[in-house]
Amino acid sequence: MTDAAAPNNFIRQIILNDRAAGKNDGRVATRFPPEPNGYLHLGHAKSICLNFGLAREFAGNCDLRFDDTNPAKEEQEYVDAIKSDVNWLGFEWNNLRHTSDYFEVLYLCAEKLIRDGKAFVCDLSADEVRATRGTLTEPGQNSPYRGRSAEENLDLFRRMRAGEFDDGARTLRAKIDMASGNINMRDPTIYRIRKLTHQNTGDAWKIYPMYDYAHCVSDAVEGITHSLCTLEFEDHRPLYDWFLDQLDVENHAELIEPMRRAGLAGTPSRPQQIEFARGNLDYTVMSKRKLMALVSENLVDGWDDPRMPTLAGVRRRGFPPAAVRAFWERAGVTKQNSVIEFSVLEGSVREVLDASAPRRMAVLDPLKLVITNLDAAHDETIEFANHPKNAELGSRRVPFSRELWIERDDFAEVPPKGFHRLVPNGEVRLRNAGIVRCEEIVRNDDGSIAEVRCTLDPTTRHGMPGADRKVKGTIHWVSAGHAVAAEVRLYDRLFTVADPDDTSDGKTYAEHLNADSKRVVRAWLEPSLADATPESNVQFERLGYFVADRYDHSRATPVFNRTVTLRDSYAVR
RNA sequence: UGGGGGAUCGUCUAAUGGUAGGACAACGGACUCUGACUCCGUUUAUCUAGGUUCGAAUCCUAGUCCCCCAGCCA
Repeated sequence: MTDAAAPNNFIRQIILNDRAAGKNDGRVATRFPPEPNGYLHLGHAKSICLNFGLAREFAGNCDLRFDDTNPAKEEQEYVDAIKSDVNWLGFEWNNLRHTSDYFEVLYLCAEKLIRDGKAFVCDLSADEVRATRGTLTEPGQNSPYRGRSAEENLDLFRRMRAGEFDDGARTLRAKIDMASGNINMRDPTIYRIRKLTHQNTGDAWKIYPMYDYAHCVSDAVEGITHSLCTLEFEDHRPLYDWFLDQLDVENHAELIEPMRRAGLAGTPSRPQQIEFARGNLDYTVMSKRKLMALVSENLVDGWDDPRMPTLAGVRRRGFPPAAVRAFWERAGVTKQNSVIEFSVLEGSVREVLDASAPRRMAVLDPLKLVITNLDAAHDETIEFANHPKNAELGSRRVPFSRELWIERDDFAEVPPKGFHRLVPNGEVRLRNAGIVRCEEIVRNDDGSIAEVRCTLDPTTRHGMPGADRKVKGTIHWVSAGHAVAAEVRLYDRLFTVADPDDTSDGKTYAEHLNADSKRVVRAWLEPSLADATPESNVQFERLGYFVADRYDHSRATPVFNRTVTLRDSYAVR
């Protein structure tokens, strides 16, 4: 990867300080820990870039770990999609792990907590636990089961594991402080009974650990040094540290014995949790629930709809992975809640594509232009550079003939002020082909324009001395007789308002959907475009960046998606 | 009226007691066989009020506003 040097941020600074202090012997180990319960989106990409980027900068390792402690929500489909998306973004994990790989270790740790009098089996129902938890301003009450002996707790917990009790009948809880101002410390649940088939462990387990318990232990046994997560976990940090303090896995090799047997053992660490702000974008939604709803209610064409902020979506839209990485680098990493303008992302996309995308010509809204002083049989090819600045991208030949397609809005019978294109009796340059003058307008019966008839100034042909003559505008074209028909999908923002989550106007996010976010047109392409490989990016000159659709494009049925328009300083359009 | 965080151009971010800088956006202009790219220029910010200091975005005091937390979700 050729991304610029990593910019500074407070997490990087913490790592720099840790290394200077000799913490973890200077080692840096991070992890990206998604729950496989949905598709990855641009928000996840921030975390991916951060975790993998930091590991790379400090010659450390970054693992991909599926945080799969809740079999009710997790599926193999998501596991596969996540792996594919991380790779697409340009990163390779050190170890691929699942929290469920550590279930035996987690169980051993729980027995240790019980023996140490730090955890107890509670028979309260979920409702009763809620009722005794207290409120934000009032302390909770101790569970009546809090005083059970270690022996009784151990017996009950083993029977929980054995499947003797029904879902919800009992839980294992940490014994901390029901009066804590931090609600996470009020005897939180560590294990619950869930008799479900798990995507990775099948039916081996009847009990499953909770996030707060599993995550810190997983980090520690995996040897993670810096555990990065988002802001809402800030007040979980005391609990994260509490579990690690009680367990001290670094000095209790017996706890990770199951990993050794499974060939997964490394050197445990004492990880540090650091929280950063999520990255939000305007004109979109990023919550898993809402993305799920867009898909299930058929408001979009699936998880990989090019309008979706999912990585599968932006990939299909044609956003290069390097642009996504550059975007998050521009956005920075802080603890401030923020909403980044979509234009910043588009800026990154244009920057990458301007440098790399070959140029082509395509007409999306065709108007026939006939060159009357060219023979009907005229048939030649003109050489075009594929890129205005990068000769390494080579050139191609484009057929040119008497009848062309031009863009309907490149001709105006009554031109608005500042119009630089073709007008009656006016001149315009056909890209690389010479200057034409409009002599005549041919109309349909209803008065609409059927075609414009022009003469080509032969002294201005490409390669001729007169080719340097100045005219106000240059327009693109394709030869009507050679053009390839294509389906072109024009995408725009999915929502009409910057903050679709804002319901203060009484409308839900679904009511802010942009009805015009997808337009499909039949376009004419220069012939070389039929040979584009799926997912290749091109610039349709003067129109924007487009990508050959990952799934639907073929030589026989070309399909292109508009990734982003070109910047356009001609306001009157 | 509990606990935990955060406030810098329109947006995102930098400045670690010493010139408030950058990116995106916007607006001018130059260039141009893409109204693109590139280049030049312009506009716009330290939440408020006090205090410490030669000097404060940064330190202190008091406020204000915003976000998160009461799952057997993560």
